[in-house]
Amino acid sequence: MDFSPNGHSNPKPNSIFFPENPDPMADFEISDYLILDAGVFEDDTSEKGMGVANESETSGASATPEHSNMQKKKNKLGLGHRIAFRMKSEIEAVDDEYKWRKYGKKSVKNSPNPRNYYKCVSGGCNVKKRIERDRDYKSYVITTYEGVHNHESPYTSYCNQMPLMAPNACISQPSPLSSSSSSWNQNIKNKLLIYTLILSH
DNA sequence: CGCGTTTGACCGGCGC
DNA sequence: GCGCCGGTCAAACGCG
Repeated sequence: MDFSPNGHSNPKPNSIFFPENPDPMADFEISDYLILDAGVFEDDTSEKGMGVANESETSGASATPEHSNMQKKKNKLGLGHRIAFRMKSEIEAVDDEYKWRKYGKKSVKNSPNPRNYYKCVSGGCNVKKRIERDRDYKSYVITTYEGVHNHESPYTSYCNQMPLMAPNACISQPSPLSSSSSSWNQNIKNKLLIYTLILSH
């Protein structure tokens, strides 16, 4: 990972690159998000429409040959979508209403912080997420989702049951399904759900 | 006892 | 071909 202020060259081609510094004064923020790979499910011959939308894009985050190879692999595995974002958080396992099972933990090179691997436990859903603490900004947590859920989260299905309320509007309401109800946690959860919706549409 | 986590082993890809 | 590295597996472990 290179989040350095002048890190316009991305030395680790397969790493995630967030173009801006986080604001150290913010209580929390999901400062950047990147859709690293999205929706490329064609066969291996199409390689152009690769490096996809990045809302906060100013530089970097380009598709590299490594990304292409990775994408091929992911396509074979049915994992076409990858989204990463960084948020300021004391805890690493932020509740996003999905149920995850931890299946691995690895220390990664050039980072003092371990990386945690999670799988969605819902049957047939092979979405994965990686969580690691930012090497340079230790109060920030980097979450990478890979794949698209083949089911709704308990929260969004709850929202969809409300006839007069659009899901996005529902998300701004406190979740009735979660016992942890601090506004801080709720705020993060809302952002995660919004990004999950962006990803799945 | 069941379920989720931990952790070392293992595997495949990639660069040299 | 070899070693490094990231990702995954699975047995052991711990907790409710």
